Amino acid sequence: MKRQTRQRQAIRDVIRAVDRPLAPQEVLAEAGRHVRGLGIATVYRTINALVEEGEVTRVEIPGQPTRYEKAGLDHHHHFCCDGCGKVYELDGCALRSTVPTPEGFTVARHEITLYGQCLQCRSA
Amino acid sequence: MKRQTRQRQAIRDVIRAVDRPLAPQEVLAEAGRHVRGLGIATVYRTINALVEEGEVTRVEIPGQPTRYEKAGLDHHHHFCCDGCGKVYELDGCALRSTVPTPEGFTVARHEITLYGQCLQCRSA
DNA sequence: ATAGGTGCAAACAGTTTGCATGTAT
DNA sequence: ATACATGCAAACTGTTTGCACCTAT
Repeated sequence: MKRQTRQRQAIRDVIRAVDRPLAPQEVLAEAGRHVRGLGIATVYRTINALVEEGEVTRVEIPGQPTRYEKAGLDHHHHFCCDGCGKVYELDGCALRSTVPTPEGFTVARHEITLYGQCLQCRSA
Repeated sequence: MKRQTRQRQAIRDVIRAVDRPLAPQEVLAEAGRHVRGLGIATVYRTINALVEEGEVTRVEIPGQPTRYEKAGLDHHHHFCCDGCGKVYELDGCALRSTVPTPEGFTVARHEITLYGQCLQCRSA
């Protein structure tokens, strides 16, 4: 990641601008509107570089393609709508302080994903 | 799932016998020792059928192939070792009763995955 | 006998990689 | 000028599917 290019600008900007985690395809669709002929490989390469640099974080939703969001947000988790598949940010962390783990296991991090119906899908 | 076959027996048995969620490849490896020439497609088809029937549940670990375990276990979650990649069962649920979700969202279920080092990997 | 299951290979989606071309520096 | 980035296509993994053959019922 030593050079500044139009494609990297665009990809960075898209992730910075949106307030929900995006899948690579979504990034391609959006950034591709600013850079003609943008390739999916470049999106992956750039996203991975941004993750390395700590500017972007990976959001893994079980059973879904990996998504990415800007780093530095407060610790939080995600809500995945069973209806439309959209992933929303949730504020805070609902994990109890006491987490029962087997003897001698070390917990480094955790993921919590809630599933259900978002407002729109619920009304529909 | 109307017929009883050797391959289905074997696949079912493997999942019933093991006390951790297995990836399809692991099921193939194990069940394949009892049924010569067992194919991965059959494993997938059978597993999916068992999930339909409610005899097996899907365990989705972010960033890992889907795993499967016997259904009917008490509500619990999983621990994924960053070292060896093994997935362990955790007893109980460390989610707080109060889970903050956006207005009007309905939560149907949740997944919690802890990551870290298991005992062996920690000592190594 | 025959509906249903199996194995194989092809097809797919998501992701990574090799390579020739293009470009920021 | 040149090292680094891009785009394309090929390769790879996990999963599904089409189809001819096989088998539990």
